[in-house]
Amino acid sequence: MPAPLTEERDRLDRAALLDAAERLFYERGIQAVGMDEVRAASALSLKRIYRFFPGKEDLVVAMLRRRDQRWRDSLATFVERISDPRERVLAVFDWLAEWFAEPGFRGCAWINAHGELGSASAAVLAEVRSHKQAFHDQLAEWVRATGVAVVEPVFLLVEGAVVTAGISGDPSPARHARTAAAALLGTP
Amino acid sequence: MPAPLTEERDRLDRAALLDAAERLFYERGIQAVGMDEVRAASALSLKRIYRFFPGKEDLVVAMLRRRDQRWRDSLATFVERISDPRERVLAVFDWLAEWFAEPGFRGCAWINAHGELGSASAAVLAEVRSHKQAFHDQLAEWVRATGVAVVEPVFLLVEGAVVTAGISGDPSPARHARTAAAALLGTP
DNA sequence: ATCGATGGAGAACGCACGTTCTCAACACTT
DNA sequence: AAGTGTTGAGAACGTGCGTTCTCCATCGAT
Repeated sequence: MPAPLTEERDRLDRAALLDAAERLFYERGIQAVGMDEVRAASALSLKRIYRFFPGKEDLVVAMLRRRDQRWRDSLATFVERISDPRERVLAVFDWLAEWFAEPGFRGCAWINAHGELGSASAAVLAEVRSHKQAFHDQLAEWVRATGVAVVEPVFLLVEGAVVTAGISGDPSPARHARTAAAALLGTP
Repeated sequence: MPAPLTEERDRLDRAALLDAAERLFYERGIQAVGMDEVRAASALSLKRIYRFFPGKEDLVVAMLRRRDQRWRDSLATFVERISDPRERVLAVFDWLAEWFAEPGFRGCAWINAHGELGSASAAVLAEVRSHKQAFHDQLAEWVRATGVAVVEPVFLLVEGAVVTAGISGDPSPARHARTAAAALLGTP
């Protein structure tokens, strides 16, 4: 019964493939990275890659979906250690500050994918919208718990900070957005 | 002395070329549009196009630069009709609301270009940063005139609104950002 | 009217991409 | 141990890109 062995290998290869794709696509853009480069970075054969995903678009969507899980889990884990609702919302911006300062930070993978493929690939567009909606809803819960009706402004501050830090390469938008969010939430 | 005639024709052709490039690149993305399509839309010969710009990258940069002029002029003309400093800043968001509602609105051309070419083309990256800096400085003047130190938050609200409206296709971020900006500026 | 240069149209080129195919090596069955 | 199906590695294929080249029409000068 060797089936479990190949299943385990599939799992690992699939993860290696998505790791390689995510890193390359985020670093250099999706269209700028060829499937052959993904093959080299993942140490898989092209045939095996196309067995996992029938086309590049499917790989991109799967990569975005898995990144969405990781990204939102990481954020939630970080902010939900803080129990005070107001401080919890402000912690979102602390998490952003850490993210912006990471080497290789290049802005939001979904916004970048949207700029690149939003008009060419309906599947990618749907994935981008799905991520933004999911993040919005997650954030909305945290903001609503403060009792102050500022969900939309706080969301827009986050998006503005991510975009601005991504383009300028400067992490200070996280600080500015945090200060503004604190003002909108009012003095405690 | 026929020189003025060819100079005038150059001016017109160059404008037609940049018009066509701007429309196509904004609608469908830069990498998704080939030079042959730009040729067809501009009704120029490929040879003539390459006489104006030695490569596609130069055309993209020139297109972004001209769009920057038009975009910021349009915004400035709109908001500078309003003399009250506070209302002038809020008018920025009214201008955004009109822009977002335009048919074919697809977010910020510079953010999209950054997502597509920011890591591949230093010239495009520089042009994107230059535009964002220029807009930031323009906005900073208007905000400073209110006497309230909220330049950065207002800037981030604008960026967040543009990105969110571009992805979702919904113009309401302009309203939400306006409300938040009014709150940050304080009650008059 | 003829010559020569200029410029237009688009065919042609080289390259790189996404995808598919070939074929040899291997593992598992009888 | 021989056969058979499956897999891996990468060559091959078709397409479409950015760019250059070829040819021919046009037009001003002599």
